[in-house]
Amino acid sequence: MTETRVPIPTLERLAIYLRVLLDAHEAGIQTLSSQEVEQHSGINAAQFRKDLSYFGEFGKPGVGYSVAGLIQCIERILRLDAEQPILLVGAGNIGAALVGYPNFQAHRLRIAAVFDNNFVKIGRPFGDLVIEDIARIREINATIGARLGIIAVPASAAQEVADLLVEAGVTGILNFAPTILRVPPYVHVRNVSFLQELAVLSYQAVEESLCMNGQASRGGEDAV
Amino acid sequence: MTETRVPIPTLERLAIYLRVLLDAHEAGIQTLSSQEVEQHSGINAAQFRKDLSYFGEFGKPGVGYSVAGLIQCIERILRLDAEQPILLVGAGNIGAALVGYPNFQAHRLRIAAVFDNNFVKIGRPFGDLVIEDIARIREINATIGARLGIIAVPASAAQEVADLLVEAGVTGILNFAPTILRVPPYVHVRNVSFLQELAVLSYQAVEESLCMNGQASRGGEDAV
DNA sequence: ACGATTTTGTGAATGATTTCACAAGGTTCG
DNA sequence: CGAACCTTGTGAAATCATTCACAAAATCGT
Ligand SMILES: NC(=O)c1ccc[n+]([C@@H]2O[C@H](COP(=O)([O-])OP(=O)(O)OC[C@H]3O[C@@H](n4cnc5c(N)ncnc54)[C@H](O)[C@@H]3O)[C@@H](O)[C@H]2O)c1
Ligand SMILES: NC(=O)c1ccc[n+]([C@@H]2O[C@H](COP(=O)([O-])OP(=O)(O)OC[C@H]3O[C@@H](n4cnc5c(N)ncnc54)[C@H](O)[C@@H]3O)[C@@H](O)[C@H]2O)c1
Repeated sequence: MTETRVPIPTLERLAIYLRVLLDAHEAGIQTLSSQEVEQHSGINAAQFRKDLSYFGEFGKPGVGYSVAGLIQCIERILRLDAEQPILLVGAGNIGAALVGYPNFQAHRLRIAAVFDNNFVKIGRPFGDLVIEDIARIREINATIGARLGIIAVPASAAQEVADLLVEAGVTGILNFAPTILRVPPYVHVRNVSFLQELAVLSYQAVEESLCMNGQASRGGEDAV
Repeated sequence: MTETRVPIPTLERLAIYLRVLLDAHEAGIQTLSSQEVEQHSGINAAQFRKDLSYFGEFGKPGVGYSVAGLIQCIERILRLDAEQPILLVGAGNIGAALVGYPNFQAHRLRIAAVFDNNFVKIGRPFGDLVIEDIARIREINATIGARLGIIAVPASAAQEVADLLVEAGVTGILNFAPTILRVPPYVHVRNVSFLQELAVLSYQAVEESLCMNGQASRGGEDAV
């Protein structure tokens, strides 16, 4: 295991392995080989081994991986070994689904506070929490110390909220709004876009070419 | 433009370009260069041009791309030029957020029916729709003819629902449940996993190595 | 009409990720 | 103990994706 930067696809798969391992643990399985992980995850066994090799050596030749041991190691890698508080901004539809989602807990992710700017909503209960005024986000996170934030506000407010999150000390943002956020280089953003996913599926589900070749730039209006 | 299979990253970016173009159209802009698209999307101008080159030639040298024209072309490519009906299974939290989401319409994606297996929910209104019995999905889709489906049920029911969707004629599935679905090779699946996204951010937001090297497979239990 | 300027479309070069393939380590059992 | 058998960890090869760089096409000003 040499000193390289970890590829993002590797990080994404780590979370998948963790789920497979937790399922196996639940089922009382104590050991898994990379081959068996492939069966359950659909991810190539060599890929699994190489992914882990970025972080160390976790298996025993001839045996495989200790399920409990590897769970702990991946949790440590992903910083899910201690509770990870999260700031949620936007107490709307998406926000409601998130605060009520029990699986976060299993990964030690906890929505620690919810913010909105709608005076009708501020102060109301929301899941186990009470909706806070977005204006107090910095002050409140001084206590919580969250490094992760979720943006679940309309696109028009997303950049403004991102700025506030960064100011409050957040360095990782999960963004549900359909916008490109501008953030300092040390802040990481991941976008969730159902529309994008559906658009890709829409193409794949038909898989046939129509808009091929030809006339270009004609389409109701003209360039120039 | 030679006859190659289109890379999935290209399809994903197509949806991003479409959003940028729709915003520009809204703002009354008639023409955009690849350079300007880069500004608005964060995606390299050459990448944009190459992505389009998989489907044909859409720009004019020295000018750029007709916003309206390119919108139409990308919509055709993604099969968003005619209304695309979608079957939603699971009238829970996620389902509720989805049926109430107005942006689908702008992309001609329409949730055409909602299904659940909970007798208390079946028959109730849900957004503009009425919740249908999952048992009737095949029958109902014989009328609708949807090729896209969304799975928003608990993980334990996801595979069963996927089988029903495929049987009903769906060939593209957006899966919110944290499970690997087994489907026939002609069916495409895209998984949405907030937990996975947050896990990646959790790592990136700290970016420091702890679980390095060493002892492997020790962790509360032993392999073997 | 034409040279200066802009911008496309695309091979070729670079870079990143995945897969292969195998030596080395560990286990099982006669 | 040792031979047969697994399974890991990892360089090297193959595949896939991005970026460069430039000829060709379109426009504009004079
Ligand atoms: N609902 C969906 O299915 C869905 C799907 C894809 C993407 N999205 C995106 O997710 C985001 C949230 O969607 P939603 O359906 O939950 O929206 P919503 O309208 O239900 O909720 C948005 C919330 O954000 C709050 N808000 C607005 N401006 C704010 C600000 N400056 N500071 C703090 N709070 C503010 C509003 O008061 C509201 O409570 C949107 O950007 C939407 O485009 C939603
Ligand atoms: N809520 C979140 O924030 C969130 C986040 C990430 C992932 N998810 C995943 O999305 C999925 C849905 O989450 P949710 O919060 O909406 O759950 P939910 O419990 O609110 O809703 C699930 C719905 O599915 C229905 N259902 C169960 N079995 C069914 C079957 N066999 N056929 C048809 N309907 C059936 C239930 O009656 C219920 O109405 C789950 O797999 C969950 O793990 C949710």
